Formats: sequence, structure tokens, C-alpha cells
Amino acid sequence: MSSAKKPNWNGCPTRYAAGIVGDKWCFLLLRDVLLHGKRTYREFLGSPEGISTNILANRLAKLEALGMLTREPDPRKASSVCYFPTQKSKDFLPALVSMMVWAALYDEATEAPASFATSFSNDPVGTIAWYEAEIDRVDQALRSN
Amino acid sequence: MSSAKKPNWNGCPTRYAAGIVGDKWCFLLLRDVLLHGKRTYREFLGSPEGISTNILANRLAKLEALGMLTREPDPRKASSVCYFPTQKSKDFLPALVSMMVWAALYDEATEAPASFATSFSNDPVGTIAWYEAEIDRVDQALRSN
DNA sequence: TTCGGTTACTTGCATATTGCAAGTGCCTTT
DNA sequence: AAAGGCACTTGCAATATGCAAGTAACCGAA
Repeated sequence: MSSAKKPNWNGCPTRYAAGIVGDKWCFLLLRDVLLHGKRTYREFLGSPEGISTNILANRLAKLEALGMLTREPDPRKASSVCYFPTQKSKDFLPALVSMMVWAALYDEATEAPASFATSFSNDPVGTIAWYEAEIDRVDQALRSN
Repeated sequence: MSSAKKPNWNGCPTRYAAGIVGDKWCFLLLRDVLLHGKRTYREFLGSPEGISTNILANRLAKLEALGMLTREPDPRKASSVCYFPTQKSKDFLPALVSMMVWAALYDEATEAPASFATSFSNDPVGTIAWYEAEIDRVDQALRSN
């Protein structure tokens, strides 16, 4: 791509993204927060990939430091902790969903229904808005305790 | 990876994507191939992140095994090797660009111009098509040697 | 008020992965 | 024939991970 138009400015955003998402566990935690409504250490531990406790603590701290999650006392039980998605991680949703669409297309063992990809390509904005609304619903319900 | 728990349909595509892109080096190699027109071992080594030779060989083999790249003799010089993107990796472009848009928004040190995000949101299909055309241009030029 | 259970971690240690430096083997160029 | 480039491989020390166990704080019931 040495044609005059687009030089190396592509590189930087990709490297930035790689620093956050280029880690299996961070990536899956973002999925759990953004798509599965998980908020607590215990819930993250329950995911089928089986993250171990030290790695989980390490990645939650990393994501908090990166401004992707906020660590707050659980409104339901003060002794527990909730990790809430920030606007920064909510804004990651379109990228996450784009990856899911791609994966659903190429993973032979995918469990995503074909309707998922078509509904996203028919109405990407609406699809993302739906996920965002789900997240806000979960968090507002939690915080109203 | 055969789990006792049945993952919800969101989970699987994300896990599939995490298995490929949830690795810093694979992620950056995809950038080099899809956005920077790099095709040879030597070019990948030259990227500013400084991948080491053993890791590079390992990741190229992984990406080839995953059907993201094809390994072929360099048409310009038989002793050299080219790694070409497959349709599978070209189809990853929308996800990659979505991540770049997100990163450009949140990375304070981004080098991406503001116009990048707006041009993608104004015309996502056209933007992706432009990148795909660039890739095809590079590969056809290479192959016509 | 003591007790068991829950939650969110931390610690220790064996194993796996990485980074770095130094080869190796096969062309190609001179 | 020699020199150099290219695409790797190998060895080894440093780092990161996975696993099991432990800890501290709190909560609800007896």
C-alpha cells in the first residue's frame, strides 16, 4: 500500500486495540460484561472457558486501569463487588459485534443463528442500540438496589 | 474445548474470534497484511513492534493453519516466500476497521486523523470496499510478476 | 455471639510461553 | 567460488500462566 494515499497512521489505532483486546482473557471478559450482563468476580469465574482466579484478578485490574471497567461495591450486598462497563467499553460494542458476525460466518461449529448476521447487516445501528439498551437496563436495575 | 456447560449463542463467536485475534501478534500481523500491504517474513519483521523471529514463524504457521493466510513462493524471487490474505481474513476487515475507529476515539496519542472515523461512519461499506480494493491491487500486482 | 458459608482476592509452585542471540540451509548475486 | 540475503530453527534465560491452597472480610442463621 505504498500508493500516495494512506500512510502508516493506520498502525497506531490497531496497536492500541491490540494492547487491550489482543489478550484472550480481556477479550472474553469484555464479552461477559457487554453481552452476558456479568458484573461480579464470581460470575466471571463461571464462564465456560475457566479463567483462573489470579488471572481474573489481574485482568480486572488491567481493564480498570485502562478505563474499561469501574470497580464499585455491589449495591445488593456491600461485601461484594461489581465491575461496570464504562462508556469506553460500551463504545467497543460495534467492533465486538463485527467480530462476532465474522466468526459466525467462518466457525463451522458456531451456535449463532444465521439471523444474527443478517439482522446486523440490515440494521447495524439498531442492533448496537439494542445491546446498549440491554447493558443500561442491567446496570440501572443493579444500581437501583 | 468440549465444555460441560452449554454456552449461550453470543459466547461461541466471541470465543472463536478470541482464539485468533486474542493474541497480540496475530492481531498485528493481520494489520500488516490487511492494511499495510506486507507479505513477506522480512516485511513483518520490520514492523515497529519488533516481533522476534521464532514468534513470527509460529504465528504465520498458526494463521496459515487457521485459513487466514496462504504461504506461496514469491513471484518476484523464487527463494522468497509470500503470505497472502485469504477471503477469510479479508472478511475480517470490517471488524478491524471498527476497532481502529474505537481506538482512534480513545487513544490520546492516536495518529489517525479525525476524518477517519467520520468517513467510516458516513460510508462504512465504501470505506471497507476501498481497503479491499487496495489489497487486491497489491496482490494482483505481486502475482503478475 | 459464634459459626458456617460466600466473596474477592493472594500466594506458591510447576509448567508453558516468550524474547533474545546465535545458528542453519537454501538460493541469488557478484 | 565467495558473499550475502532470506526464511526459518535452536538453546536458554526470563516471564506469564494454570492450579491448588490459603486468607481476610463480611453476612445470615442458630
